[in-house]
Amino acid sequence: MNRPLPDISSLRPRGGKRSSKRDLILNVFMRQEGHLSADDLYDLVRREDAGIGRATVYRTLQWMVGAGVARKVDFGEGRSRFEPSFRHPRHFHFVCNTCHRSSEFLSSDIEALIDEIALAREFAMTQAVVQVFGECEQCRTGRPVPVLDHGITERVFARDAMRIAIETERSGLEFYTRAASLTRDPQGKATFERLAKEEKEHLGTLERRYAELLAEDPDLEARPTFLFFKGPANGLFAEGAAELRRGGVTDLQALLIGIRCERGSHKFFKRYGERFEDSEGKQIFLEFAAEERMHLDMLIREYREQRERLGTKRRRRAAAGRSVQ
Amino acid sequence: MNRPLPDISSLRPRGGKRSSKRDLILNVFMRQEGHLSADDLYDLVRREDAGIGRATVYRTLQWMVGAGVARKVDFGEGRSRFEPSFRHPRHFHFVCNTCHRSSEFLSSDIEALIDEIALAREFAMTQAVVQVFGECEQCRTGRPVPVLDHGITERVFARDAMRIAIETERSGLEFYTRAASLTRDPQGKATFERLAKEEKEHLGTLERRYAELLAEDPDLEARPTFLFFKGPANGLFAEGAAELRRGGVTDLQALLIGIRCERGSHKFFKRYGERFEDSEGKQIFLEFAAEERMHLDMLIREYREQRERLGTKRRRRAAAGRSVQ
DNA sequence: CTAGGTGCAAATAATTTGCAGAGGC
DNA sequence: GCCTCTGCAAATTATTTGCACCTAG
Repeated sequence: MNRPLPDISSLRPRGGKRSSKRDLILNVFMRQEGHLSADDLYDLVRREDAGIGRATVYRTLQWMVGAGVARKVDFGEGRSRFEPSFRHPRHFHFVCNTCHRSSEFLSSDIEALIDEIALAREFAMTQAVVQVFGECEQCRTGRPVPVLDHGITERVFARDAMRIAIETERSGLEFYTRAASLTRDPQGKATFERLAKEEKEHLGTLERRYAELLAEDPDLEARPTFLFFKGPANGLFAEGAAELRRGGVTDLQALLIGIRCERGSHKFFKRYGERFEDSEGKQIFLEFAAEERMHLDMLIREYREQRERLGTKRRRRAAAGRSVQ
Repeated sequence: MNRPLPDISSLRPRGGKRSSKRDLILNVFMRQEGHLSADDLYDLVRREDAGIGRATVYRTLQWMVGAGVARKVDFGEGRSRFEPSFRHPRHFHFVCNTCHRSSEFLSSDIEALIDEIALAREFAMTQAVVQVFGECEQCRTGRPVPVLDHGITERVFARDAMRIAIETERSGLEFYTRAASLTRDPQGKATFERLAKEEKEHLGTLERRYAELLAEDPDLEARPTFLFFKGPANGLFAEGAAELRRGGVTDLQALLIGIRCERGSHKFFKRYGERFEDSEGKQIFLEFAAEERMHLDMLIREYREQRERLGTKRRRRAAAGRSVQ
């Protein structure tokens, strides 16, 4: 797994000078996976160049945090830890009070709420930290908990991305199938049928890819969830499908529901797709976002045309009514 | 404002001895409003008893954290701060990188999500920390921002509690009025009408109290939100009312929707009511929870009776059908 | 009487700073 | 040549510990 590093030269803060020492420290730091303390980093750096002082490491770390390359995290151990900030721009931590190990998770829903609240308070957020303290499964029960450490986070992230994508496709498929069967307008019906067909195809591709991913790591399916997102289950298409199921929806309304759903899912996938470094998960998200974007555009076009047609009909009818009176 | 202190003797951890020094430190600590550093507390304590050593303050602080009386919070200043944990069991912070001041908020929605995720990960959470770093309105724009510091948090909390209660009552009123007009079964109709009447009365009381609260502090209405909760706007009755508005709902379904709504709002109000120390806000929440509980019971009773009646009817009809054949 | 609490001073641990010298621009 | 970085050692800061003594149960 040869991870591409970000362009270091572009990450230099104002007035910083090039320096081989700094570059070395930055380089060693970037190659690490976990949360390093200043001293951990010092030890690692000294292994490659014994002539570097502790103060330089501290100073470089400060500089990296200022430049936005590193993030300072505090697990209440009495010292700070640092992690590269480009990998997962906003992730959260479980911190075990007993074994002091930490485990990461992402929650799109929590992020969205924090954004909303910060906006309401007119606070210019640069970073959000969520730490859940307590006792981990392992410490509480004894032993056998499938790990979710830094080495495999990426794969688990891809798995979760894929699960979310699949669940969303399923909802979408159900939604468009039902919408097609309920729509009387022939052009609208054709649009929904086309979308249903696309969802079905994409669903097949995703399921194949999901199976491939599982084949790479037999324990993958059992590993704990990393990315939490309630969209597929509670919102997006599921909600739209429920609305259709209740019935009493016009063709135009069905289109609007579809637009709302596609917009929601496009937004979600784009957000995560853009935020992550190159990885299987990122790619899945980006592909997905593009597809949803296409659907969205199609629905909007269709909606405009339908409204236009209906408007014409209504105007004609109104004109006819006036002429009769 | 003479705040009642919690029962200190009940907060003693296993094996702890009574000691006048400890009691003094605990007492001084409990009287404070903000986030104290160990040294701040040391200074305050020495003002009342100059013969207390720094180490004792540190040790007592540790003991208090262990006993759950105090909570350690870290704003990344290189030292820990402590706050009484009984006041707001789980609150979150905005931390300004420029002026280093912090401002609190509560979000029932974020709490619920964290609970859910911790459950999914089988993590025994004891505490959750949410910190939003960035730049505050004051530092960014210049000056005039209505404060929300520790002195008035309580009043703002009461205001927000009241706003949420009022919004929920409004939704409830709308829901029950519509449900009554749609329900054909006379007993069911009477139940909904009775509930609508109660919501209306309670709404009046709440609005009067809200006006009284505003009269105490002319700036109160303009102060930033402290307690964020999307329930009243997005969920609870609003959703039920929308469901009714879409129509096609049977009497029995209307009762079920009502039960779901009351259960949701009862849960929310109980949760906050129980969590807070004595205050206007707590009282509002508890009253509200009790009222919702009553409504909930009434709806459940009504639901059981209706189902019974329908079942009887259906059985009778079925029996009639069989006898004809 | 004894386990645990307390003050003082010294120890520890993480991080910062002063200063003389080295190196990039 | 100037300005910034760097290493070293010393300083600073928050917090903990050793130890002799004290006090509640």
